[in-house]
Amino acid sequence: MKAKAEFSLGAKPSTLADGVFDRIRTAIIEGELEPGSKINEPQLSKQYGISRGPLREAIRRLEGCKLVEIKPNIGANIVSLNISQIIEIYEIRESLEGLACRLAATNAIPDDCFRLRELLTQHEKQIQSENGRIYYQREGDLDFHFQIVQLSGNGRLFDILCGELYHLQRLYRVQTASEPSRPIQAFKEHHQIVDAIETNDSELAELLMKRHISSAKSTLLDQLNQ
Amino acid sequence: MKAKAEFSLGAKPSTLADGVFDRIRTAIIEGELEPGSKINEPQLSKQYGISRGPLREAIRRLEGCKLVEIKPNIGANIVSLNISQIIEIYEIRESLEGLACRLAATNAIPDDCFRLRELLTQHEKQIQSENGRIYYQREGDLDFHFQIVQLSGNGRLFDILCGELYHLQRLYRVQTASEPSRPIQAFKEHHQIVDAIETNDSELAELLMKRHISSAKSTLLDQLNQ
DNA sequence: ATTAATTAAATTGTCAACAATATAATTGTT
DNA sequence: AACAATTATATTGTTGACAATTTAATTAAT
Repeated sequence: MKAKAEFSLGAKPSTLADGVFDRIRTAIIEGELEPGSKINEPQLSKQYGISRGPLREAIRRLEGCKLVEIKPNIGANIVSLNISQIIEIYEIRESLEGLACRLAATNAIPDDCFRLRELLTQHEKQIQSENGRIYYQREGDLDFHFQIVQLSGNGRLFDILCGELYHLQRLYRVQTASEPSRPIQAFKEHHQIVDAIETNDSELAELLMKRHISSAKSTLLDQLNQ
Repeated sequence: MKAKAEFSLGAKPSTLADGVFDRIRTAIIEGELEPGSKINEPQLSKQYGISRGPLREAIRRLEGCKLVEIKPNIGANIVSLNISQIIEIYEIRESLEGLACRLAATNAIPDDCFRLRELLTQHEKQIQSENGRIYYQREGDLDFHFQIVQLSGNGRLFDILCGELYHLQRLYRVQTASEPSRPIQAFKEHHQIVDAIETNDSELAELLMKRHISSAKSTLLDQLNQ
């Protein structure tokens, strides 16, 4: 269980638009709102117990985040990605996470590396114990990448990767119900990457991360072509 | 027959929210709305001749694009970047445009290269004739990068670079009234890059583009430190 | 029965009024 | 004069009503 401090102790409820933005956003990311499906304003406003004003503001904000597409006088649809768009994202991730990993290798202090090792130990247990439920391993994979990007120290890089691209890829996975198929191999690669970070070998770290993501992309392509 | 009509220049955004979104967005990008300044809803709604409803939707969409920041019950402010955030963007650009350039080198057909050469010829004239007005050269620089990214064929890469990062950097330039200072050198580097693309040398193209952007970053840092 | 035209219903777009909150101005006290 | 408290003003947040448009349901015509 991860501690997400969304509502701090002061507990000031922000605006209705902000609240419903969060709810719809997670609903999209979790797959609760199906990709491609239409957003019905009267229905949603009733469901969330608010009027259409703040709801529409939330939808507009989602449009800005490219999570929904609005056609004038027609309505908003949850964004839906095809396979070539997923490949595009993999290409970008390969490049950007290579950068993130290089920066992480230069920035990381021993304590950071310790936490990374801890995370990997957790993953190892998951792989061994619940062998069937690979899904969580995949979540773990994202957690790992998440941490690396955080260590990069580049805030905008974090926004692009963790705030956008990861979610979109996750969306596609929900969309197609595809499951990742190489947890053990991925786990080994994660370890290699942490090794490189630990020795501050930024070039190697970048190379390994790029190769790691490239492999994931190839695996996806193989699954589709077969 | 109606397919062309929607995309050609007329293209009236049919909702008020969409129209005012475009207007505010360009106002921000052009520096007409000063970074850090506050958005006054009554004033803007009067200025654009619309009610606050669609105006607020436009502002929310801008929030999603990260061009404004909204604080509950306080209001929206035009985003303002500090120098370290600009550096972050340069880091990302170096990585992503390296990728774009590599893809462009693999995709480009002779006609594409011809257009790139044409663009460079235009720039050369600008540099020679209006030597004082370097600003346009800088715009030209963005034009060049713009075309490269388009040649990459990666739509999302285009969105991130040309739809977000370029604008933000331009915003900072407006913000500080700083002018680029190495048009001739940049021009030479552009030529080298086109050479590499023309011969489909993707590795070299990537390397040169990364170095090109890294140089621009260094120049900016030098300007600031001295 | 299929298709086109027409009508009805539902949905989106816009507005103006009101409530909640924050900012400015005023007053009062030391 | 400086500061705090109070009042007044302005701005933001929210709502419900109405207009414009699209989608559906119904009718008419071949």
